[in-house]
Amino acid sequence: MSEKPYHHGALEAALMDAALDFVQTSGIEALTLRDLARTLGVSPSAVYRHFPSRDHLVSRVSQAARESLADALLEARNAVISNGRAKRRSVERFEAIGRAYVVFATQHPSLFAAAFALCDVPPAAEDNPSAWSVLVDSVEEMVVSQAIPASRRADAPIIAWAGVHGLANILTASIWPKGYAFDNEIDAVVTGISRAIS
Amino acid sequence: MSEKPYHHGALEAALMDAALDFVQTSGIEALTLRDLARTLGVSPSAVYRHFPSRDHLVSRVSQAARESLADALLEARNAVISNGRAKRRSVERFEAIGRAYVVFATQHPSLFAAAFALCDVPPAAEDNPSAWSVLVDSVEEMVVSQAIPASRRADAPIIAWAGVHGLANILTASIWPKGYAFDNEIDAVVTGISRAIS
DNA sequence: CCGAATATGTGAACACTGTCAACATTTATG
DNA sequence: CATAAATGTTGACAGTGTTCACATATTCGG
Repeated sequence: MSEKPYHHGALEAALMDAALDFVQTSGIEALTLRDLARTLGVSPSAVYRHFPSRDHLVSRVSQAARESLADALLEARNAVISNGRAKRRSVERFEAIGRAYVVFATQHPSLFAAAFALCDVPPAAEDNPSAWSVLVDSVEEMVVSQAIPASRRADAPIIAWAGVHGLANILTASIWPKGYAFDNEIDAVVTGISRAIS
Repeated sequence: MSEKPYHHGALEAALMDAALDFVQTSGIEALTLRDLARTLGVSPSAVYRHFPSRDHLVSRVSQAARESLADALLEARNAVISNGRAKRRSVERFEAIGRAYVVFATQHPSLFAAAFALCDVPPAAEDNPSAWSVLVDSVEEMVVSQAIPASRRADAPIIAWAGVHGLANILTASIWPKGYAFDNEIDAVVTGISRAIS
């Protein structure tokens, strides 16, 4: 019943939650330690009991964003219901992952930007499950189902990642060229990738 | 012979030059008005006689970076010497542009990041010649030379841009997945794009 | 169960930043 | 030439990350 306990109890988790909330609405570069502390009713220096610096906090947020992205990809992959053969299903899963990548970026632009914001502090060692591994696994599934030739096993992941990552950046960074309206860039790029790796 | 003339004379140009220099070595987010003024031997508020705010300065730097990129693309395009027919030459030019995009990013990572750093201040209206128009023109050249079907006229530019832009970001943002060494990602992606739009 | 070690939070400071208002000086203009 | 405009300076303000000394709560060995 005490109004203000001296100790918060779970400041670290609360900081991460609040930081993620803030980033989603205002972007990661607008994230401020003092703002964070203010919204949690805590003094600014309290943050330093849980994070050595703002950059470390940002790095953790970035890592959480990458995990959200990877989760979204896995979810999209598993949502594919295909009655066809393994060959067809592997392609449908692959394209679902690609679409989900871009959709995640457009639906959570600030989070996506935060996920790949370069930070001086290196991310934690164990950064799985990563979006990259989801992609690589999907490519491998296509290879074994003979949807794509085995000779593309090495190239396909980077080709696919470059395509969806580039489109995601273009769509979210507000650098779309003037005068070029486009109906469904996502379809164009995803099917383009499929052709590129076939 | 006076040591310190009260008026600098060409502060705006000097500011742009110094800012571009600084960005190339330290990145655009480390750019500081006070640092800039210090290196030019000028008071911080002098900057405000030429730029309404730091964001406007950053926006101008970003624009200059985009122009540098576009110049590099045009140069690479024009450096292609092809004795073959127009068809073959158009493809070679297109791939040269794609390679130059990624090479520019890897050789000037900070400049590339600055070029597409999102800024609140919208860029100036006349933003030509842009990398995008170079790409679109190249695609059109391939269409008229019948190197690619006309039906791909609409899709090809965004497919190509997404591919090279994505690879450029991946290579420069230090987000390359651990354990995946790769010989020539650029070749893989550029030739992949060519297949995708054929 | 108690006292000490440890974990966690506070308050006041420091250097730094972008920005602005008032003032100074140089240049341009009628 | 006088006056207006352009350009630079000084000093301030609020806000930031960070640190240090201190306060309080929790945990743990005896």
